[in-house]
Amino acid sequence: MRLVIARCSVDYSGALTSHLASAVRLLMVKADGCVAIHADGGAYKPLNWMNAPNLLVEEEGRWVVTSRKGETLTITLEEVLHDSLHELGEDPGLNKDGVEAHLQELLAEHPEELQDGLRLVRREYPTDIGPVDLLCRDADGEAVAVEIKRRGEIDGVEQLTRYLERLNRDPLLRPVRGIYAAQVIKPQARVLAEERGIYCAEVDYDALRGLESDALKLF
Amino acid sequence: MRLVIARCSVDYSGALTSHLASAVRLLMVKADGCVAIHADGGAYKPLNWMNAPNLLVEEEGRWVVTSRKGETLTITLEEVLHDSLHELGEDPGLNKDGVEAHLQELLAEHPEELQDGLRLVRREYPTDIGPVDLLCRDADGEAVAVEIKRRGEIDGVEQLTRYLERLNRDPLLRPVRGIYAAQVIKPQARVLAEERGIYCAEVDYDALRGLESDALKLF
DNA sequence: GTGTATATCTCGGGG
DNA sequence: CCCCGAGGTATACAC
Repeated sequence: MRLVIARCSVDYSGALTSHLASAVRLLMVKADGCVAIHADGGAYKPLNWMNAPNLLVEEEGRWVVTSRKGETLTITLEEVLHDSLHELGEDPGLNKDGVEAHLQELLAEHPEELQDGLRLVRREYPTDIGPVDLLCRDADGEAVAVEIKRRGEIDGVEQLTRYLERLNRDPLLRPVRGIYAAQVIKPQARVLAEERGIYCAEVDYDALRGLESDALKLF
Repeated sequence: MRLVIARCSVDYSGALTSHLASAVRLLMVKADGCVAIHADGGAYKPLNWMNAPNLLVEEEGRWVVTSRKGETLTITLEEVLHDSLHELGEDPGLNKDGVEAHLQELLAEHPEELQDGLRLVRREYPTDIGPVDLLCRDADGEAVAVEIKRRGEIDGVEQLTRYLERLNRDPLLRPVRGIYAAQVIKPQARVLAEERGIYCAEVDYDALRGLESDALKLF
């Protein structure tokens, strides 16, 4: 990884065009050839960037980075204040815990936490517009489609509505009702869901994990 | 901006928990107090980060960053290979051209490019669930709501549908029909839109810019 | 502050 | 390759 601190101006042309007026910034060139330009604020987003693979041509006072797709990043250097190269090696990568996939696993094993009598038919039940997170049957044997989100926003209601519309075309499943499950459901999403007869279930991730640990204790 | 290259392992606890095994990485501490950890690949996204504001406590061989919301990032340092501090100053910021806002400006000035006889009533027409990009009247004087996207995907159709549903409650506007405008409209979005009687218009951004330059040439 | 929409989204998975 | 969905999304803007 090469780190350069320089006074520079930058022009990007690709999906859009953009310009950065002259200022001192960090230029980061990584081992895979990608380039990022950072200001001294905002942890996440670079001001400009070019994803690998691309070609960096270093001229006198000017770097030109071009990608396969015809994007161009032009960095005009006025003053280089620091320039260092560092060997980092491969990164073992990030281990995550607590995302939607895990929530789905937990609910697949404990559908009764969503509603009494609910039992799983299958996870990732396919429809022609994508898979439904859980397909279940309720105590009366009727089909229930479950959409699971970490945060219940309006998009998830739309998604579940589209699935329900498709599933209800299937005479073997019909009638299918919906359950929207999330750790937190936003008020507007709840209103829209209930307008459409979709039941909203807020689930407690830690409590579900508790059920798992209790189950493990039995062995 | 402080740049540290170090062999380290990292633990994050907050919205989720994550762990990074020991490796050499870049630690970036910016002027606003935010922290980002980068591997030697991938221009855009840090492996871990903490947005400002937060508190960085530097102990022997360990950094602990805590945020107001109870998030914690713990960096265990095994070996520091580089440590430098740089004065960057304020950044003038990025000027963009060619995003949705600009497309909306151009279409607001040339609604007839969407459909003959269309004229603008107002941009960002407010509804109780958010603003419609353009509200127009057609050649027959009937109301038309226009949703503009750079890329026409299914979300935009849902968004326009929600607006139309609200607008059609207003006796002064009713009946209101919809136009979905984008540089490219994905097949699935087109199918859904047309199912709902929404007209799809693919617009040529460069041609619209051409109209602008032509207009300028008259002066 | 919350809520909503955008993003050069990025990133990963499946066909 | 494209399509789709998730993200500790981040970021900007309106109310």
